[in-house]
Amino acid sequence: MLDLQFVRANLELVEAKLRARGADPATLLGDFRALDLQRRQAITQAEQSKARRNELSQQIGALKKAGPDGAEAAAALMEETRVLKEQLDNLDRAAAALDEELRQSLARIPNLTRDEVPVGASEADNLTVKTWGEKRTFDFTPKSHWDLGESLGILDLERAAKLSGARFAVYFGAGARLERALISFMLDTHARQHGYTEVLPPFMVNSKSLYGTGNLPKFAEDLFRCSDADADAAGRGEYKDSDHWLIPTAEVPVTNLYRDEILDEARLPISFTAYTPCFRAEAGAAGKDTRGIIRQHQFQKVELVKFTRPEDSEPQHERLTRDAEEILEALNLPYRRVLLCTGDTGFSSAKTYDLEVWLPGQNLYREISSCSNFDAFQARRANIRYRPAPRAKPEFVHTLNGSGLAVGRTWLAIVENYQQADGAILIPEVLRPYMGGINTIQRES
RNA sequence: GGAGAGAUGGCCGAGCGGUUGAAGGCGCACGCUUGGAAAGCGUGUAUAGGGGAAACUCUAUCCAGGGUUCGAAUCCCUGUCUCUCCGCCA
Repeated sequence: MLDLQFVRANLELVEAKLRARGADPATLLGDFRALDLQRRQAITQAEQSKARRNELSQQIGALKKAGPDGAEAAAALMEETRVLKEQLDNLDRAAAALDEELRQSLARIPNLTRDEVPVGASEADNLTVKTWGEKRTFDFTPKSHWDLGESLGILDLERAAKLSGARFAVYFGAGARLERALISFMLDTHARQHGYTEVLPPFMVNSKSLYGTGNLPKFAEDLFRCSDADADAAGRGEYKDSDHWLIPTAEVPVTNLYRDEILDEARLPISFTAYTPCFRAEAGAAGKDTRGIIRQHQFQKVELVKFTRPEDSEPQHERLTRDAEEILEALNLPYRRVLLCTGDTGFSSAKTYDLEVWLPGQNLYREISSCSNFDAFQARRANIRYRPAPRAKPEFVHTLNGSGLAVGRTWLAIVENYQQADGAILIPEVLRPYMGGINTIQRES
Protein backbone atom coordinates (compact mmCIF):
# COMPACT_ATOMS: atom_id res chain seq x y z
CA MET A 1 0.00 0.00 0.00
CA LEU A 2 1.15 3.50 -0.77
CA ASP A 3 1.16 6.22 1.83
CA LEU A 4 -1.97 8.37 1.66
CA GLN A 5 -0.13 11.61 2.36
CA PHE A 6 2.42 10.73 -0.29
CA VAL A 7 -0.22 10.03 -2.93
CA ARG A 8 -1.99 13.26 -2.04
CA ALA A 9 1.22 15.29 -2.37
CA ASN A 10 2.56 13.50 -5.46
CA LEU A 11 -0.47 12.66 -7.53
CA GLU A 12 1.22 13.41 -10.87
CA LEU A 13 4.17 11.18 -10.04
CA VAL A 14 1.87 8.35 -8.97
CA GLU A 15 -0.09 8.66 -12.20
CA ALA A 16 3.09 8.59 -14.28
CA LYS A 17 4.33 5.49 -12.44
CA LEU A 18 1.02 3.73 -12.97
CA ARG A 19 1.12 4.52 -16.68
CA ALA A 20 4.67 3.12 -16.82
CA ARG A 21 3.26 -0.16 -15.54
CA GLY A 22 0.65 -0.10 -18.28
CA ALA A 23 -2.08 0.56 -15.74
CA ASP A 24 -4.77 3.14 -16.20
CA PRO A 25 -4.47 5.84 -13.51
CA ALA A 26 -8.07 6.90 -14.05
CA THR A 27 -9.37 3.44 -13.16
CA LEU A 28 -7.08 2.95 -10.19
CA LEU A 29 -7.22 6.40 -8.71
CA GLY A 30 -10.72 7.35 -9.78
CA ASP A 31 -11.56 10.80 -8.55
CA PHE A 32 -8.88 10.63 -5.95
CA ARG A 33 -8.77 14.33 -5.19
CA ALA A 34 -12.54 14.62 -4.87
CA LEU A 35 -12.83 11.52 -2.70
CA ASP A 36 -9.93 12.64 -0.53
CA LEU A 37 -11.54 16.03 0.00
CA GLN A 38 -14.98 14.59 0.76
CA ARG A 39 -13.48 12.18 3.23
CA ARG A 40 -11.64 14.89 5.10
CA GLN A 41 -14.66 17.15 5.25
CA ALA A 42 -16.80 14.31 6.57
CA ILE A 43 -14.22 13.47 9.22
CA THR A 44 -13.98 17.08 10.33
CA GLN A 45 -17.77 17.35 10.66
CA ALA A 46 -18.12 14.12 12.59
CA GLU A 47 -15.25 14.98 14.90
CA GLN A 48 -16.63 18.40 15.69
CA SER A 49 -19.88 16.79 16.81
CA LYS A 50 -17.97 14.30 18.92
CA ALA A 51 -15.99 17.07 20.55
CA ARG A 52 -19.24 18.82 21.45
CA ARG A 53 -20.71 15.60 22.84
CA ASN A 54 -17.64 14.94 24.95
CA GLU A 55 -17.75 18.46 26.27
CA LEU A 56 -21.42 18.13 27.28
CA SER A 57 -20.84 14.75 28.88
CA GLN A 58 -18.13 16.18 31.04
CA GLN A 59 -20.38 19.01 32.14
CA ILE A 60 -23.10 16.50 33.00
CA GLY A 61 -20.69 14.56 35.15
CA ALA A 62 -19.58 17.69 36.97
CA LEU A 63 -23.15 18.88 37.51
CA LYS A 64 -24.31 15.55 38.86
CA LYS A 65 -21.55 15.57 41.38
CA ALA A 66 -22.53 19.07 42.48
CA GLY A 67 -25.83 17.94 43.98
CA PRO A 68 -29.63 18.03 43.41
CA ASP A 69 -29.59 21.50 41.77
CA GLY A 70 -26.96 20.32 39.35
CA ALA A 71 -28.93 17.21 38.55
CA GLU A 72 -31.74 19.32 37.17
CA ALA A 73 -29.39 21.31 34.93
CA ALA A 74 -27.79 18.05 33.89
CA ALA A 75 -31.12 16.67 32.68
CA ALA A 76 -31.41 19.51 30.19
CA LEU A 77 -27.93 18.88 28.88
CA MET A 78 -28.63 15.18 28.58
CA GLU A 79 -31.56 15.96 26.35
CA GLU A 80 -29.37 18.12 24.12
CA THR A 81 -26.82 15.35 23.85
CA ARG A 82 -29.48 12.83 22.95
CA VAL A 83 -30.48 14.96 19.95
CA LEU A 84 -26.86 15.54 19.02
CA LYS A 85 -26.26 11.83 19.04
CA GLU A 86 -28.62 11.14 16.18
CA GLN A 87 -26.87 13.60 13.88
CA LEU A 88 -23.57 12.26 15.04
CA ASP A 89 -24.42 8.69 14.08
CA ASN A 90 -25.19 9.81 10.54
CA LEU A 91 -22.06 11.92 10.24
CA ASP A 92 -19.98 9.09 11.61
CA ARG A 93 -21.42 6.60 9.17
CA ALA A 94 -20.81 8.90 6.22
CA ALA A 95 -17.24 9.55 7.28
CA ALA A 96 -16.55 5.84 7.84
CA ALA A 97 -17.95 4.94 4.42
CA LEU A 98 -15.77 7.51 2.66
CA ASP A 99 -12.75 6.45 4.67
CA GLU A 100 -13.28 2.83 3.72
CA GLU A 101 -13.74 3.75 0.06
CA LEU A 102 -10.49 5.67 0.03
CA ARG A 103 -8.66 2.91 1.90
CA GLN A 104 -9.82 0.27 -0.54
CA SER A 105 -8.90 2.29 -3.57
CA LEU A 106 -5.47 2.84 -2.00
CA ALA A 107 -5.06 -0.90 -1.37
CA ARG A 108 -5.63 -1.63 -5.04
CA ILE A 109 -2.86 0.63 -6.29
CA PRO A 110 0.33 -1.30 -7.14
CA ASN A 111 3.70 -0.28 -5.80
CA LEU A 112 5.67 2.43 -7.59
CA THR A 113 8.58 0.99 -9.51
CA ARG A 114 12.02 2.42 -8.82
CA ASP A 115 13.45 4.86 -11.33
CA GLU A 116 16.09 2.44 -12.63
CA VAL A 117 13.42 -0.06 -13.67
CA PRO A 118 13.15 0.00 -17.47
CA VAL A 119 9.79 1.12 -18.81
CA GLY A 120 8.16 -1.59 -20.85
CA ALA A 121 4.95 -3.42 -21.54
CA SER A 122 5.79 -7.10 -21.24
CA GLU A 123 8.54 -9.59 -20.61
CA ALA A 124 9.88 -8.76 -24.05
CA ASP A 125 11.08 -5.45 -22.59
CA ASN A 126 12.95 -6.98 -19.67
CA LEU A 127 16.64 -6.23 -19.46
CA THR A 128 19.23 -9.00 -19.25
CA VAL A 129 21.86 -7.61 -16.91
CA LYS A 130 24.23 -10.56 -16.71
CA THR A 131 24.78 -14.04 -18.08
CA TRP A 132 26.72 -16.69 -16.20
CA GLY A 133 28.11 -20.09 -17.10
CA GLU A 134 28.83 -22.05 -20.23
CA LYS A 135 25.95 -23.83 -21.86
CA ARG A 136 26.99 -27.44 -22.14
CA THR A 137 27.35 -28.86 -25.63
CA PHE A 138 25.87 -32.30 -26.10
CA ASP A 139 27.00 -34.93 -28.59
CA PHE A 140 23.45 -36.25 -28.56
CA THR A 141 20.06 -34.58 -28.55
CA PRO A 142 19.28 -33.57 -24.98
CA LYS A 143 15.97 -34.81 -23.67
CA SER A 144 13.35 -33.07 -21.59
CA HIS A 145 13.14 -33.76 -17.87
CA TRP A 146 9.75 -35.47 -18.25
CA ASP A 147 11.19 -38.03 -20.65
CA LEU A 148 14.29 -38.54 -18.52
CA GLY A 149 12.36 -38.65 -15.25
CA GLU A 150 9.84 -41.17 -16.49
CA SER A 151 12.40 -43.47 -18.05
CA LEU A 152 14.55 -43.39 -14.90
CA GLY A 153 11.53 -44.18 -12.81
CA ILE A 154 12.11 -41.17 -10.55
CA LEU A 155 9.19 -39.01 -11.72
CA ASP A 156 5.59 -40.16 -12.17
CA LEU A 157 3.11 -37.63 -13.48
CA GLU A 158 0.39 -40.11 -14.43
CA ARG A 159 0.00 -41.53 -10.97
CA ALA A 160 0.11 -38.00 -9.56
CA ALA A 161 -2.83 -37.16 -11.81
CA LYS A 162 -4.65 -40.18 -10.44
CA LEU A 163 -4.04 -39.01 -6.89
CA SER A 164 -4.61 -35.31 -7.27
CA GLY A 165 -5.30 -34.26 -10.87
CA ALA A 166 -3.21 -32.36 -13.36
CA ARG A 167 -0.19 -30.31 -12.29
CA PHE A 168 1.02 -32.57 -9.51
CA ALA A 169 4.07 -34.84 -9.35
CA VAL A 170 5.20 -37.96 -7.54
CA TYR A 171 8.91 -38.55 -7.08
CA PHE A 172 10.40 -41.95 -6.40
CA GLY A 173 13.74 -43.18 -5.10
CA ALA A 174 16.69 -41.00 -6.08
CA GLY A 175 14.24 -38.48 -7.54
CA ALA A 176 12.64 -37.94 -4.14
CA ARG A 177 16.05 -37.87 -2.54
CA LEU A 178 17.30 -35.29 -5.04
CA GLU A 179 14.46 -32.95 -4.07
CA ARG A 180 15.29 -33.42 -0.38
CA ALA A 181 19.03 -33.00 -1.05
CA LEU A 182 18.39 -29.70 -2.82
CA ILE A 183 16.30 -28.40 0.06
CA SER A 184 18.99 -29.27 2.59
CA PHE A 185 21.80 -27.92 0.43
CA MET A 186 20.03 -24.61 -0.12
CA LEU A 187 19.04 -24.17 3.52
CA ASP A 188 22.52 -25.05 4.73
CA THR A 189 24.20 -22.69 2.29
CA HIS A 190 21.97 -19.75 3.20
CA ALA A 191 22.09 -20.43 6.92
CA ARG A 192 25.79 -21.19 7.25
CA GLN A 193 27.38 -19.09 4.52
CA HIS A 194 24.96 -16.27 3.80
CA GLY A 195 23.90 -15.42 7.35
CA TYR A 196 20.21 -16.28 7.21
CA THR A 197 18.25 -17.73 10.12
CA GLU A 198 16.35 -20.85 9.17
CA VAL A 199 12.64 -20.74 9.94
CA LEU A 200 9.92 -23.32 9.45
CA PRO A 201 6.57 -21.51 9.25
CA PRO A 202 2.98 -22.78 8.95
CA PHE A 203 1.87 -23.82 5.48
CA MET A 204 -1.56 -22.28 6.03
CA VAL A 205 -2.17 -18.63 6.82
CA ASN A 206 -5.14 -16.39 7.53
CA SER A 207 -6.42 -13.69 5.19
CA LYS A 208 -4.80 -10.87 7.17
CA SER A 209 -1.41 -12.31 6.35
CA LEU A 210 -2.27 -12.54 2.67
CA TYR A 211 -3.40 -8.93 2.76
CA GLY A 212 -0.09 -7.97 4.34
CA THR A 213 1.98 -9.29 1.46
CA GLY A 214 -0.44 -7.99 -1.16
CA ASN A 215 -1.94 -11.32 -2.31
CA LEU A 216 -5.38 -10.25 -1.11
CA PRO A 217 -7.71 -8.76 -2.09
CA LYS A 218 -6.65 -8.71 -5.74
CA PHE A 219 -5.29 -12.21 -6.27
CA ALA A 220 -7.65 -14.52 -4.41
CA GLU A 221 -8.18 -16.62 -7.55
CA ASP A 222 -4.48 -17.58 -7.56
CA LEU A 223 -4.79 -19.16 -4.13
CA PHE A 224 -6.12 -22.41 -2.73
CA ARG A 225 -8.45 -21.68 0.10
CA CYS A 226 -9.59 -24.03 2.80
CA SER A 227 -13.31 -24.38 3.36
CA ASP A 228 -13.27 -21.84 6.17
CA ALA A 229 -11.66 -19.14 4.01
CA ASP A 230 -13.98 -16.64 2.38
CA ALA A 231 -12.82 -15.06 -0.87
CA ASP A 232 -15.94 -12.91 -1.15
CA ALA A 233 -15.29 -11.40 2.26
CA ALA A 234 -11.69 -10.74 1.26
CA GLY A 235 -12.96 -9.00 -1.87
CA ARG A 236 -15.00 -6.69 0.35
CA GLY A 237 -11.94 -5.86 2.39
CA GLU A 238 -12.75 -8.08 5.37
CA TYR A 239 -9.52 -9.77 6.37
CA LYS A 240 -10.09 -12.35 9.04
CA ASP A 241 -7.68 -13.95 11.43
CA SER A 242 -9.67 -17.14 11.81
CA ASP A 243 -9.65 -18.53 8.29
CA HIS A 244 -7.11 -20.58 6.36
CA TRP A 245 -5.50 -20.50 2.95
CA LEU A 246 -2.65 -22.61 1.61
CA ILE A 247 0.44 -20.46 1.22
CA PRO A 248 1.49 -19.59 -2.34
CA THR A 249 5.04 -18.95 -1.08
CA ALA A 250 6.92 -18.82 2.23
CA GLU A 251 7.10 -15.07 1.68
CA VAL A 252 3.60 -14.80 3.16
CA PRO A 253 4.11 -16.40 6.59
CA VAL A 254 7.71 -15.21 6.96
CA THR A 255 7.05 -11.57 6.06
CA ASN A 256 4.05 -11.60 8.37
CA LEU A 257 6.11 -12.85 11.31
CA TYR A 258 6.57 -9.24 12.31
CA ARG A 259 3.17 -7.92 11.33
CA ASP A 260 2.03 -5.23 13.82
CA GLU A 261 5.41 -5.19 15.51
CA ILE A 262 8.06 -2.58 16.12
CA LEU A 263 11.51 -4.00 15.52
CA ASP A 264 14.64 -3.04 17.37
CA GLU A 265 16.85 -1.14 14.95
CA ALA A 266 19.95 -2.99 16.14
CA ARG A 267 18.48 -6.24 14.83
CA LEU A 268 18.21 -4.99 11.26
CA PRO A 269 18.71 -6.30 8.70
CA ILE A 270 16.91 -9.50 9.63
CA SER A 271 17.40 -12.35 7.18
CA PHE A 272 15.32 -15.52 7.13
CA THR A 273 15.46 -18.57 4.93
CA ALA A 274 12.53 -20.96 4.89
CA TYR A 275 11.67 -24.16 3.15
CA THR A 276 7.98 -24.69 2.40
CA PRO A 277 5.78 -26.28 -0.19
CA CYS A 278 3.92 -23.66 -2.20
CA PHE A 279 0.36 -24.01 -3.45
CA ARG A 280 -0.91 -22.12 -6.47
CA ALA A 281 -4.22 -22.43 -8.23
CA GLU A 282 -2.60 -21.27 -11.49
CA ALA A 283 -5.87 -19.73 -12.54
CA GLY A 284 -5.47 -18.19 -15.98
CA ALA A 285 -2.54 -20.47 -16.82
CA ALA A 286 -4.68 -23.04 -18.61
CA GLY A 287 -2.75 -24.59 -21.48
CA LYS A 288 0.54 -23.03 -20.34
CA ASP A 289 3.48 -25.29 -19.50
CA THR A 290 1.35 -28.39 -19.39
CA ARG A 291 4.25 -30.78 -19.89
CA GLY A 292 6.62 -31.78 -17.13
CA ILE A 293 6.93 -30.11 -13.76
CA ILE A 294 7.53 -26.49 -14.77
CA ARG A 295 4.17 -25.27 -13.49
CA GLN A 296 2.59 -27.21 -10.65
CA HIS A 297 -0.21 -26.68 -8.16
CA GLN A 298 2.24 -27.73 -5.44
CA PHE A 299 5.97 -27.17 -5.57
CA GLN A 300 8.74 -26.90 -3.06
CA LYS A 301 10.75 -23.76 -2.55
CA VAL A 302 13.47 -22.36 -0.33
CA GLU A 303 12.75 -18.70 0.21
CA LEU A 304 14.88 -15.76 1.34
CA VAL A 305 13.25 -12.89 3.24
CA LYS A 306 14.83 -9.73 4.60
CA PHE A 307 13.65 -6.84 6.76
CA THR A 308 15.89 -3.79 6.40
CA ARG A 309 16.15 -0.11 7.12
CA PRO A 310 14.94 1.89 4.10
CA GLU A 311 18.45 3.07 3.23
CA ASP A 312 19.75 -0.51 3.21
CA SER A 313 17.18 -2.16 1.01
CA GLU A 314 18.94 -1.45 -2.30
CA PRO A 315 22.30 -3.05 -1.36
CA GLN A 316 20.46 -5.83 0.50
CA HIS A 317 18.46 -6.55 -2.65
CA GLU A 318 21.70 -6.99 -4.56
CA ARG A 319 23.07 -9.28 -1.84
CA LEU A 320 19.93 -11.36 -1.68
CA THR A 321 20.00 -11.82 -5.43
CA ARG A 322 23.66 -12.83 -5.21
CA ASP A 323 22.78 -15.33 -2.48
CA ALA A 324 20.34 -16.99 -4.85
CA GLU A 325 22.82 -16.86 -7.74
CA GLU A 326 25.46 -18.59 -5.67
CA ILE A 327 23.23 -21.65 -5.40
CA LEU A 328 23.06 -21.83 -9.20
CA GLU A 329 26.80 -21.31 -9.44
CA ALA A 330 27.53 -23.99 -6.85
CA LEU A 331 25.40 -26.35 -8.91
CA ASN A 332 27.15 -25.12 -12.06
CA LEU A 333 23.86 -24.32 -13.81
CA PRO A 334 24.09 -21.62 -16.50
CA TYR A 335 21.76 -18.72 -15.86
CA ARG A 336 21.09 -15.11 -16.60
CA ARG A 337 19.84 -12.26 -14.44
CA VAL A 338 17.00 -10.21 -15.81
CA LEU A 339 15.76 -6.86 -14.53
CA LEU A 340 12.01 -6.90 -15.02
CA CYS A 341 10.50 -3.93 -16.83
CA THR A 342 7.71 -1.83 -15.32
CA GLY A 343 4.98 -3.81 -17.07
CA ASP A 344 6.28 -7.16 -15.85
CA THR A 345 7.04 -6.18 -12.24
CA GLY A 346 4.66 -7.69 -9.69
CA PHE A 347 1.94 -5.75 -7.89
CA SER A 348 3.78 -5.29 -4.59
CA SER A 349 7.31 -4.96 -5.95
CA ALA A 350 9.31 -1.81 -6.60
CA LYS A 351 12.09 -3.67 -8.40
CA THR A 352 12.51 -7.31 -9.35
CA TYR A 353 15.33 -9.40 -10.69
CA ASP A 354 14.44 -12.76 -12.17
CA LEU A 355 17.07 -15.47 -12.38
CA GLU A 356 16.55 -17.71 -15.38
CA VAL A 357 18.23 -21.08 -15.63
CA TRP A 358 19.24 -22.68 -18.89
CA LEU A 359 17.23 -25.77 -19.83
CA PRO A 360 18.92 -27.69 -22.67
CA GLY A 361 16.05 -30.17 -22.96
CA GLN A 362 13.80 -27.32 -24.02
CA ASN A 363 16.48 -25.01 -25.40
CA LEU A 364 15.44 -21.97 -23.40
CA TYR A 365 16.01 -19.96 -20.22
CA ARG A 366 13.38 -20.42 -17.56
CA GLU A 367 12.62 -18.45 -14.38
CA ILE A 368 13.96 -20.21 -11.30
CA SER A 369 14.06 -17.31 -8.84
CA SER A 370 12.43 -13.94 -8.46
CA CYS A 371 14.10 -11.45 -6.13
CA SER A 372 12.15 -8.33 -5.21
CA ASN A 373 12.52 -5.18 -3.20
CA PHE A 374 9.12 -4.09 -1.93
CA ASP A 375 10.29 -0.87 -0.32
CA ALA A 376 7.74 -0.02 2.40
CA PHE A 377 4.76 -1.31 0.40
CA GLN A 378 4.27 -4.55 2.31
CA ALA A 379 5.46 -3.07 5.60
CA ARG A 380 2.75 -0.43 5.36
CA ARG A 381 0.07 -3.05 4.66
CA ALA A 382 1.36 -5.36 7.38
CA ASN A 383 2.34 -2.55 9.78
CA ILE A 384 5.95 -3.64 10.28
CA ARG A 385 8.03 -0.85 11.75
CA TYR A 386 11.31 -0.08 13.47
CA ARG A 387 12.51 2.78 15.60
CA PRO A 388 15.34 4.63 13.84
CA ALA A 389 16.62 6.07 17.13
CA PRO A 390 15.70 5.49 20.79
CA ARG A 391 12.96 8.08 21.10
CA ALA A 392 12.19 8.58 17.44
CA LYS A 393 8.92 7.86 15.72
CA PRO A 394 8.63 4.32 14.37
CA GLU A 395 9.07 4.04 10.62
CA PHE A 396 8.16 1.32 8.18
CA VAL A 397 10.90 -1.16 7.35
CA HIS A 398 11.60 -2.29 3.83
CA THR A 399 10.89 -5.93 3.02
CA LEU A 400 12.62 -8.05 0.40
CA ASN A 401 12.37 -11.59 -0.73
CA GLY A 402 13.55 -13.99 -3.36
CA SER A 403 13.54 -17.64 -4.19
CA GLY A 404 16.70 -19.30 -3.16
CA LEU A 405 15.69 -21.34 -5.23
CA ALA A 406 12.52 -22.92 -6.55
CA VAL A 407 13.38 -26.52 -5.74
CA GLY A 408 11.22 -28.23 -8.37
CA ARG A 409 12.70 -26.15 -11.16
CA THR A 410 16.21 -26.72 -9.81
CA TRP A 411 15.46 -30.44 -9.86
CA LEU A 412 14.49 -30.37 -13.51
CA ALA A 413 17.39 -28.06 -14.40
CA ILE A 414 19.80 -30.61 -12.94
CA VAL A 415 18.10 -33.47 -14.73
CA GLU A 416 18.29 -31.69 -18.07
CA ASN A 417 21.76 -30.16 -17.69
CA TYR A 418 23.42 -33.21 -16.18
CA GLN A 419 21.93 -35.86 -18.43
CA GLN A 420 24.23 -38.44 -20.00
CA ALA A 421 23.98 -40.15 -23.35
CA ASP A 422 22.54 -43.27 -21.71
CA GLY A 423 19.84 -41.29 -19.90
CA ALA A 424 21.56 -41.33 -16.51
CA ILE A 425 21.89 -38.13 -14.45
CA LEU A 426 25.23 -37.06 -13.03
CA ILE A 427 24.90 -35.61 -9.53
CA PRO A 428 26.58 -32.18 -9.06
CA GLU A 429 29.56 -32.41 -6.69
CA VAL A 430 28.08 -30.26 -3.94
CA LEU A 431 24.98 -32.43 -3.74
CA ARG A 432 26.74 -35.77 -3.40
CA PRO A 433 27.09 -35.61 0.37
CA TYR A 434 23.35 -35.00 0.52
CA MET A 435 22.68 -37.94 -1.83
CA GLY A 436 24.30 -40.59 0.29
CA GLY A 437 27.43 -40.38 -1.82
CA ILE A 438 25.96 -41.55 -5.11
CA ASN A 439 27.42 -39.99 -8.26
CA THR A 440 24.71 -40.72 -10.74
CA ILE A 441 21.02 -41.54 -10.94
CA GLN A 442 20.53 -44.60 -13.11
CA ARG A 443 17.57 -46.68 -14.06
CA GLU A 444 16.91 -49.01 -11.17
CA SER A 445 16.74 -52.63 -12.07
C1' G B 1 -13.95 -31.97 22.01
C1' G B 2 -15.29 -30.56 27.62
C1' A B 3 -14.32 -27.09 32.10
C1' G B 4 -12.16 -22.78 33.96
C1' A B 5 -8.95 -18.20 33.80
C1' G B 6 -7.24 -14.27 31.02
C1' A B 7 -6.06 -10.44 26.73
C1' U B 8 -4.30 -2.83 29.07
C1' G B 9 1.53 1.35 26.23
C1' G B 10 8.45 -0.95 23.76
C1' C B 11 7.91 -4.62 28.15
C1' C B 12 5.67 -5.85 33.12
C1' G B 13 1.43 -4.39 35.68
C1' A B 14 -2.86 -1.33 38.28
C1' G B 15 -7.62 0.37 37.30
C1' C B 16 -13.53 -2.41 36.84
C1' G B 17 -19.24 3.91 34.69
C1' G B 18 -17.34 10.51 34.68
C1' U B 19 -10.46 15.75 35.06
C1' U B 20 -7.79 7.78 32.97
C1' G B 21 -4.36 8.42 27.09
C1' A B 22 -4.59 5.49 31.07
C1' A B 23 -1.28 4.76 38.36
C1' G B 24 3.32 2.21 39.50
C1' G B 25 7.61 -0.34 37.75
C1' C B 26 11.19 -1.79 33.87
C1' G B 27 13.46 -0.10 29.55
C1' C B 28 14.97 4.18 26.82
C1' A B 29 16.48 9.63 26.19
C1' C B 30 18.23 14.17 28.31
C1' G B 31 20.17 16.71 32.62
C1' C B 32 22.48 16.80 37.60
C1' U B 33 26.09 14.10 40.38
C1' U B 34 31.41 11.65 39.24
C1' G B 35 38.44 11.79 37.66
C1' G B 36 35.44 8.23 34.62
C1' A B 37 31.59 4.76 35.23
C1' A B 38 27.85 2.42 38.26
C1' A B 39 24.42 3.73 41.82
C1' G B 40 21.39 7.89 43.10
C1' C B 41 18.30 12.22 41.91
C1' G B 42 15.33 15.20 38.37
C1' U B 43 12.78 15.70 33.67
C1' G B 44 10.75 13.44 29.46
C1' U B 45 9.07 9.22 26.95
C1' A B 46 2.20 5.67 22.41
C1' U B 47 -0.07 5.30 17.54
C1' A B 48 -3.23 6.86 13.63
C1' G B 49 -6.36 10.51 11.54
C1' G B 50 -8.61 15.71 11.08
C1' G B 51 -7.82 21.31 11.52
C1' G B 52 -3.75 24.92 11.59
C1' A B 53 1.86 28.55 8.32
C1' A B 54 3.15 27.41 13.24
C1' A B 55 2.47 27.28 18.40
C1' C B 56 -1.10 24.19 19.15
C1' U B 57 -5.74 21.80 19.00
C1' C B 58 -9.57 18.10 18.14
C1' U B 59 -11.01 12.83 17.25
C1' A B 60 -10.17 7.67 17.71
C1' U B 61 -7.55 3.64 19.95
C1' C B 62 -6.95 -0.45 26.82
C1' C B 63 -7.68 -8.17 21.63
C1' A B 64 -11.69 -7.56 17.49
C1' G B 65 -16.85 -6.52 16.20
C1' G B 66 -21.63 -5.23 18.00
C1' G B 67 -24.81 -3.24 22.14
C1' U B 68 -26.40 -0.43 26.86
C1' U B 69 -25.51 4.86 28.53
C1' C B 70 -25.63 11.91 28.31
C1' G B 71 -20.72 9.43 29.10
C1' A B 72 -17.36 2.77 28.59
C1' A B 73 -10.55 0.34 29.55
C1' U B 74 -14.57 -0.36 33.12
C1' C B 75 -21.42 -3.13 32.14
C1' C B 76 -23.84 -6.80 28.27
C1' C B 77 -23.49 -9.98 23.67
C1' U B 78 -20.58 -12.38 19.75
C1' G B 79 -15.92 -13.80 17.85
C1' U B 80 -10.55 -14.66 18.00
C1' C B 81 -6.33 -15.84 20.60
C1' U B 82 -3.41 -17.33 25.06
C1' C B 83 -2.88 -20.13 29.63
C1' U B 84 -4.44 -24.27 33.16
C1' C B 85 -7.02 -28.97 33.82
C1' C B 86 -9.61 -33.30 31.47
C1' G B 87 -10.39 -36.21 26.98
C1' C B 88 -8.39 -37.57 22.15
C1' C B 89 -4.28 -37.83 18.88
C1' A B 90 0.86 -37.70 15.28
